[in-house]
Amino acid sequence: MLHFVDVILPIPIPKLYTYVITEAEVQFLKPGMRVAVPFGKRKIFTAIVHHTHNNAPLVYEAKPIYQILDEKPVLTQKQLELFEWIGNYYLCSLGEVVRAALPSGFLIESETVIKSANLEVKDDTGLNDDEFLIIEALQHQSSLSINDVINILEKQRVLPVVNSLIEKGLITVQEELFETYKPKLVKFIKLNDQYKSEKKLQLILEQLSKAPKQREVLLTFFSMQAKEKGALKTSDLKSAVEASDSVIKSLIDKGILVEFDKKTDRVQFEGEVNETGLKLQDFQQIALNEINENFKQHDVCLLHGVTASGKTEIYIQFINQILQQNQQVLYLVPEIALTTQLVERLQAHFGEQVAVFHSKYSNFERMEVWNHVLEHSSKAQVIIGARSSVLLPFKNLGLVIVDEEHEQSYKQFDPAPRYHARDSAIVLAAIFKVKTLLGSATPSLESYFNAKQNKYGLVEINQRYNNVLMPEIELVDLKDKYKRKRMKGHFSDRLIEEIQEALSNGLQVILFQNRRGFAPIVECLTCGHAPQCPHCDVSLTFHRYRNQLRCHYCGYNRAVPQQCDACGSSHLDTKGFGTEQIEAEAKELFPDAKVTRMDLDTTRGKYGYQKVIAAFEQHEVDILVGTQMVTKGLDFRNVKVVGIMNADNSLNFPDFRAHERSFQLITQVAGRAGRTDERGKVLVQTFNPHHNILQQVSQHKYYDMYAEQMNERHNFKYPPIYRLIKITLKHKDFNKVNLAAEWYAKSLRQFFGAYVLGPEFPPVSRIRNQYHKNILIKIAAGQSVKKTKEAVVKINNSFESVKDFKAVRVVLNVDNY
DNA sequence: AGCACGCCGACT
DNA sequence: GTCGGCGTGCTC
Repeated sequence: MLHFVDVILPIPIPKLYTYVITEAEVQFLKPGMRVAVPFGKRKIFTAIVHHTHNNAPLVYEAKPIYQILDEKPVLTQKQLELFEWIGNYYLCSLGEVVRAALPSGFLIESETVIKSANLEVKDDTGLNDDEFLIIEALQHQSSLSINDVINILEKQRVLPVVNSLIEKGLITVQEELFETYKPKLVKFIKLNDQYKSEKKLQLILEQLSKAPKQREVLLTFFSMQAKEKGALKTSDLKSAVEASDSVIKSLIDKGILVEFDKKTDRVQFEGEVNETGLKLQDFQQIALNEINENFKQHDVCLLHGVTASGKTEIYIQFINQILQQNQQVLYLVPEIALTTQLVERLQAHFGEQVAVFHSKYSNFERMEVWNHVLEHSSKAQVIIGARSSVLLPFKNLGLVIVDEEHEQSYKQFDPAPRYHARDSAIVLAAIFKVKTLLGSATPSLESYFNAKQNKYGLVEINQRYNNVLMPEIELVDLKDKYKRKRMKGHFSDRLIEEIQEALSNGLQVILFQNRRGFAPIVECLTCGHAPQCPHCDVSLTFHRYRNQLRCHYCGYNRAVPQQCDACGSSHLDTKGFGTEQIEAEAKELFPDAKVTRMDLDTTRGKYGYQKVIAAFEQHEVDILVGTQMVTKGLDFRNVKVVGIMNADNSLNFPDFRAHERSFQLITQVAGRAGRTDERGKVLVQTFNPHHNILQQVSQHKYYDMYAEQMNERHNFKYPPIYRLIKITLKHKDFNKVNLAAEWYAKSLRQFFGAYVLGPEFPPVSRIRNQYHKNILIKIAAGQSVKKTKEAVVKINNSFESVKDFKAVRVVLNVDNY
């Protein structure tokens, strides 16, 4: 009987591919193992085994697999189940989910290697320049990669040259697979086995009497080895002795000490476990009991606790319970909150059982965490991670915690899979038949709605840790302040007073401005022209620090013009303001204070955030100016004043969630103030102090906001009452997008009628030279989501088979909020 | 997603 | 006349 294997290729193709396998291979292969398979003319890809079977494909002849890459599956059955759910729910291929989940080191691809066909010196006639260069290079090097050839010929398109050389019989090509993962090796040192006995040791020490340094090193070695249970690192010995490396070297040369390599983890915990017993305050204990009570009836429980109510401690209690049952815990946080602050706090309790998974980790580091999770190793009992950590190979999951549940960064927008980590986590927990705990000070409307509908349990905490008062929120009317000339730059007199007082008491200040750069627009005072991005439909943002105009969509930048591009006038002015300008003004207003800025521009790099946050924590900085970043669950002890420079731009954002988001944003920023005994003060500068949302924020009335917003969602048919699918069409030709979008919308309307909105241009209608157009499908409460999606997929397929629209890219985004 | 094949404009 | 641009189609 013939055997076949269906595999998932990590590419956006919606189906599985079938390969022939042998009897032995069918015995060996298990779902979740990786195999290398030939795909296309010559490439070899890594694919994941989906299942094996005996149904020969009818319309093509299956190729054999190239090789098996694993002894044991690297993906679990339950994980594949989750991936399948994600693919179905978010309308993307399994391959796309696999690609997002697996650290790229697992997905090795073949590389084409070029070798000389035989060693005879060739007659150069009949070779063009490029061909000659390659042949010449092969006389010095035994093989070349395609990349080498690109470098030698100094051009991108090299395959025609290579092919012509193959035809002439001068070279051969083959595909080679390279395992990219290299374990990190650390040098360890030990005593040579032959000197293990007391007597021999005595002998060596006598011998070394003429080499006092070596003797000293050896004695240090013994005392260190006695303390360390395991092997001793060479580097540790080196730093312990005050001798040069050569002393250790000569001991090794004499054969007394032996050096050897050992695999180690790239990420290691080196701190101490120091907070074993944790005592919850009464109100926290009550909340914990309530959550446990809720879990008896519900699989998901929403913990709505005001800022600084000590939610983390409650989580820690739950983690403790689960660890005692020898199960894993997944602790999801928004990317941005993954700072040392939180990690250190968890490590203080759980030591090296805590593993962190993070997009800023290197590929190797992520592979190590992956393997630890898969092996249920003691180093991965508590996995704290951002969005993509829901895709890890959990073996024995006991609980999922989603902190800052409302955070929009849980939803992936750009490359598929466009999944929501919170919702996927709930499905993951269901697959393991365990509970999910959602936490937030400002729950998303959909989660709160689910709780109110009794779909989730709900536990609320209205009290802060140590009974600290909620910060006092004052609305400052900018219109009035401008009229009465009480403004200095973008600072009102009230804000200046409060900052001054805080600074003179040695307390810190956070200023929030949801826009980076210096000013969003440079405008000509004569003709009103503002420089635009040549690739996108937006004005360029002025960054004073580099004296540049930058596009925040595509990264395009140019020098600031001296004259207006349109009329040549040199009267240019800036309009609006960003973090950079606030930073500059703050420095001028408070010359004695140390001011620092925290935004995308200042936190590049792996430890970008960490540095800024550590400096602020250590009070090396008095005033921190920042964007969204400053809102994310950071716990600063010394902040007295929080200033929100302009609350209006988030309120007026053209999105149905703008009001909900503004409430969350302001509440979260405000929550950074006064987390210890001193009551915090928050100043919200706005042109609309009577706006309902601002009133609700200032009085800490979450429920009022919820009720009012839900009313609007009802009236305007938005989530969580209705569900949404957004379809975006992209093409570089404006007319083509229009035509395609009309076609698409028309087809959809035949199915869904008035539930189809658009097509409409988004606020920024051109990005990187691609015109965008959106169509929105609303799904009513009673309507089958599954059937709706099936219909969408069907229409999408027929759209893609229209020849004229082949080049139009379609993005399907389910729950695009 | 890659990568080959095939059809049109700007250059040796 | 070719080189190289990109649009189109296929990969078990």
